[in-house]
Amino acid sequence: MDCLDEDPNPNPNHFVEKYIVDPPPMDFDELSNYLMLDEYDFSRDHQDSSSSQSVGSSSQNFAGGAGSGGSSGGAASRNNMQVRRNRLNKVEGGNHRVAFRTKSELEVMDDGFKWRKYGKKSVKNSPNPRNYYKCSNGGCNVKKRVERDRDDASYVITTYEGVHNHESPSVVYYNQMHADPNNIWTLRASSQSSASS
DNA sequence: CGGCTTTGACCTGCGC
DNA sequence: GCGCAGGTCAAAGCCG
Repeated sequence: MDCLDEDPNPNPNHFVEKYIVDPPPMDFDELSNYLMLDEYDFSRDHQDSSSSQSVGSSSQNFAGGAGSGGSSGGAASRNNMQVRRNRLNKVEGGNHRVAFRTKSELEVMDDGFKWRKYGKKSVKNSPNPRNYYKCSNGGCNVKKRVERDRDDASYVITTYEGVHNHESPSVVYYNQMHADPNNIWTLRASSQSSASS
C-alpha cells in the first residue's frame, strides 16, 4: 500500500529518457530542477508567472506551468489557483503533488502506469487544453493533469496528485535493469517502443 | 465484448 | 448574489 509513498512514479528512467531523447543532454542535477516534489507552493506559481510571463522555457518558469497552464492571467488565475489549493487541501488532505515539465512531442508519457482519461478542459489564457487522467488501477486514486506549456508548446507539463497504492508494471523492468545491467538498453528500448505507440 | 476516449453538462469555490 | 473558471461525471461512440 505505502510501498510507493516517496514518489508516485517509481520508475524515473522514463522521464530521464524523455530528456535524453528530445532536448539537448543535461545533467541529472539540471533535470532535478524540473521536479517539484511534495506540497509545491502554488502561490509562488502565480507570482512567478505573473511577474515573468515571458521567461519562456526556463526551468524556473516551469513552476508557472506546473501549477496551472493558464496561470499567468492575473487576478482570474490567482483566483483559480487559490481555489485549487483550497480544494486540494480539503479533498486531498495534503497528498503528494509532483509536477514536472518535459520537452516532448508526446503529451502522454509512459510512466509505467496505466491511465484512463476522464476529462479535457480548455484553460483560460492557454491555447492548449488540459487533459485529466486517473490511474486505471482499481482502488488507486492517483490523478494526473497533462497540458502543453502555454509559452512553449514543445514542452509538456504533467502534474501528478496522490500516491499510487500499487506497483507499476514498469517496476518489473526497473528491477530487471538492476539485476541485469547488460540488458538495460534493450529493456528500455522495448519499453519505449511500446510507449510510443 | 471490454476498455478507453470524447465531449457536453454539472458542481464547486472564489472574487467582485 | 452573480459570474467565471477549473475539476469531475457520465453517456455515447470508437477501437482492438
